Amino acid sequence: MDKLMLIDGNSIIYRAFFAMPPLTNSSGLHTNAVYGFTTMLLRLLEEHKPTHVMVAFDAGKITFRHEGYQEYKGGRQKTPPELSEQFPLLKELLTGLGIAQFELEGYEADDIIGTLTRMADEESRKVLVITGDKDMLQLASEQVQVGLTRKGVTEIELYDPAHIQEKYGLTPLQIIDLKGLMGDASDNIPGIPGVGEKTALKLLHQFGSVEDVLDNTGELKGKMKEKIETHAEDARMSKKLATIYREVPLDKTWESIAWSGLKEETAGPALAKLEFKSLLERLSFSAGGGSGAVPAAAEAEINVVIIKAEMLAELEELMPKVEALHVETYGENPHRASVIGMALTVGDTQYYVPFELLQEKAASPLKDWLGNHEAVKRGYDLHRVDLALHWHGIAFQGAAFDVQLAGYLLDPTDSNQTLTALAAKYQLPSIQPDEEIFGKGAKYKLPAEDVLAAHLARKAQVIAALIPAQEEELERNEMQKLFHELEMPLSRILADMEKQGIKVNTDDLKALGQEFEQQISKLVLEIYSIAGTEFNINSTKQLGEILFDKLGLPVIKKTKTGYSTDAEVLEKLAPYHEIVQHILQYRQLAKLQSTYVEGLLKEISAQTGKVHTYFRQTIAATGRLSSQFPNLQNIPIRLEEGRKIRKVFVPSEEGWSILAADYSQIELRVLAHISDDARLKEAFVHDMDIHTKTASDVFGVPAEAVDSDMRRSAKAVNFGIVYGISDYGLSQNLNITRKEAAKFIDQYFEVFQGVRKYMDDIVQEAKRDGYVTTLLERRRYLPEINASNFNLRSFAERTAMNTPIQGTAADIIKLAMVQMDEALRTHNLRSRMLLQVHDELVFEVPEDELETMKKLVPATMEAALQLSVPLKAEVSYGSNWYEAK
DNA sequence: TCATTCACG
DNA sequence: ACGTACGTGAATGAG
Repeated sequence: MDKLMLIDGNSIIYRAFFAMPPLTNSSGLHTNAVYGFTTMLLRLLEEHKPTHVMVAFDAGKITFRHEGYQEYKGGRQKTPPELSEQFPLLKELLTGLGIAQFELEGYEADDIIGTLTRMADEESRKVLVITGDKDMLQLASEQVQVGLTRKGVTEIELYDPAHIQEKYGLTPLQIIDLKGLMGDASDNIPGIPGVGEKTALKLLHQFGSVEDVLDNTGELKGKMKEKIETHAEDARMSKKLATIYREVPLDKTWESIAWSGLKEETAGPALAKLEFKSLLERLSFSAGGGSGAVPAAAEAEINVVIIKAEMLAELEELMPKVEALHVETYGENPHRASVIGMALTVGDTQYYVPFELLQEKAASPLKDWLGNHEAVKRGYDLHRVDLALHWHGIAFQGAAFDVQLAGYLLDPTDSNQTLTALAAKYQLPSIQPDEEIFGKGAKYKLPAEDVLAAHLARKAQVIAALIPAQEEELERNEMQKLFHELEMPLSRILADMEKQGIKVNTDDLKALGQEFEQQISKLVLEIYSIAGTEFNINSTKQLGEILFDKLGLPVIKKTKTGYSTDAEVLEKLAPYHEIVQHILQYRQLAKLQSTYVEGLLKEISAQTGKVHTYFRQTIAATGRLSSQFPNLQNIPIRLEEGRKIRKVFVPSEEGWSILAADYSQIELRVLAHISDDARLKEAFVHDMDIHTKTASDVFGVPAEAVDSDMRRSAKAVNFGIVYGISDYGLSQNLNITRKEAAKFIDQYFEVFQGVRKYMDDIVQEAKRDGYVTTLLERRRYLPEINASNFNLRSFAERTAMNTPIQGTAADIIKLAMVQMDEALRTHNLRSRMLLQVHDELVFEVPEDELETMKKLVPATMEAALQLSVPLKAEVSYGSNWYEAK
């Protein structure tokens, strides 16, 4: 059956432009948007194999929509010239790819697509519409699916009427009403002021359509009613503007958009002209064009040798030639993961070794190779591989290139760093998603051995092919040092720390749990008795009913599902009713009990009596680590009750100590360095109390005159500065008005002018380049920095301010870890690095090394990277983590 | 699976 | 006019 694909050209190229890093060809022409468009297009062609394809473009500045409303699309930022110049390139390329393009003076791409989908509906043809514009959901029907881009253009979410119903509770046509009510800033469609998506949805669920809302304003009250009545005309007009016109006079036939696959002789030269080498390679086209048609996509042929016991001896000679390996594991927690098997790629041949075979004694050539740190390994998520193999008694050393880690550095916000995604990103032969091979969750099941072998072999093959492409991109981004000299070495260090683990005193932890248990049950009884009924205190829904319906306490804040009952709200309610204080206490203890007592107990290894966390190196967008199974980066410290938990973390050997060292004010020191702000630098050069100093400068009083309240405010401002300040955020934090907060910020910037300049410059830089970097060239793309949506843009701006600071601090402690690992070796020390908590390192140290370590650790941390202000690290130690304070 | 809450830096 | 402070992970309830 025919499958039609209709693409909203303007919408997609715009998205691609902002989602892709700048890219120019040798003649300086920008090509990033065309590249993004093309990769997406090729993927769609491969996935959906359409028989007809068409790309629609807007034509003419004035459309029929302007006739009734002059301001339509007014106030919109002019298309950047870097993008405008790419339209002709895209059109030429589409011609080369054999794809039809429509545009018609006075109409937008939406209208052309709307018309074609109407025709398709009438003729019962299946259509897929591709766009970045949510309004197009109004076209969805039994025949018509709408694919909306997500996260730039890398993901597409398919919508049919059922999915729209599920997500918004609306029919496709009600999408028009939605926009009529809420408007659309990017098209300058007004809607009703003060009505956003939430309110609009509520109104539509209640009434059904814009007209029904306007006819029934009597059922509304207050400000809402007033606003809707005043702006009734705006709503009617907005709805009209948002309605896609589906009667464009098109004299085209379906034949004119038929697509018969890529032809090398036209597609090759078109791609070559734009210098899209990776695409050419992936399609195995030559730049000059060649013979015959090539299918749009193909799963590569694979040549796998399944290794049997009798072949093991022959492998010894093969091992040095291995270009890439893939070890498949199963299980979220790598310390408890099983190992399925291993694939090796050597030239055009792949080898598959079932794990049972690898465990045999006869497999020692293989195991020796795996454990030999001089034999380089290139693979995917080698950190996990190392851990999984370790717990099965197999040593893994010599990781030289990890494509997952490289993928993370090249785009740390891309949460999908699977090989399937990486292969697609680099236009390599596609890898079937693991889910399709193994099934997911409880349905996980190993496929037949030949299927498994082929899947793993394909992975190994793709890893080998990814490496040169990633290496090149790393070089282009000046991230080679970051990757090879920091992140790769760190990956091994983390694995060592995790294998080592940290000892937990189980008895003490259980005893602590009993104490908590007693207090909790007492509180529960009191709460029931005050409430006059038993209910589940953990249920926010039931708690809300008790507090607000039964006891009639004032509603401070709502969530989208009901009443908010978070700590902030409860603090405000405390004066009204004695139950609230009890609930706060209950919450605190219940958290400690479930997460830290019970949660930790579950994670203690029966084998070692320790907890072995898993530090993830490819998650945080800023370059920080994260910690799982258990998370040891959020063990309580702020409140004494919780802090007691730290007493159960003890040295693993008799007579040893826990030693902890943390950076003092590392983020503000980093800010002083990168902003080059004279006053901030001065504060650190003289090692002053930074919050007091800030208060004294901002309030213009001598340091002695700074009282605790002034210092507290200054501290909040300093936090705000690091997070990318906003008056709203600061006002929330300090419980003051937005105006007062704005005044604070103003005063701060008056004094710290270098900081102000940094904040302005970094946002400009992000807008220009589409990304920000840390001191070590770690990079984070901010596709939304030029968004027309205020919230998205503001968020991106704050991120632009925060990421270089938080990210550079992460760079520094990572450097310190690599240097510390080296120092422990060169000094022949038995002390072990156990944990990293963002600005803190935790060690276990034998008695006779305490004096050495007390100096060595802070000295190494302070010397990790030379800044224009000194770094400071403070060290402490004791018989457990609590005492090391 | 999503939303809410809360622990950390 | 808009309505959030930056970055994480775990436990719980509800659908």
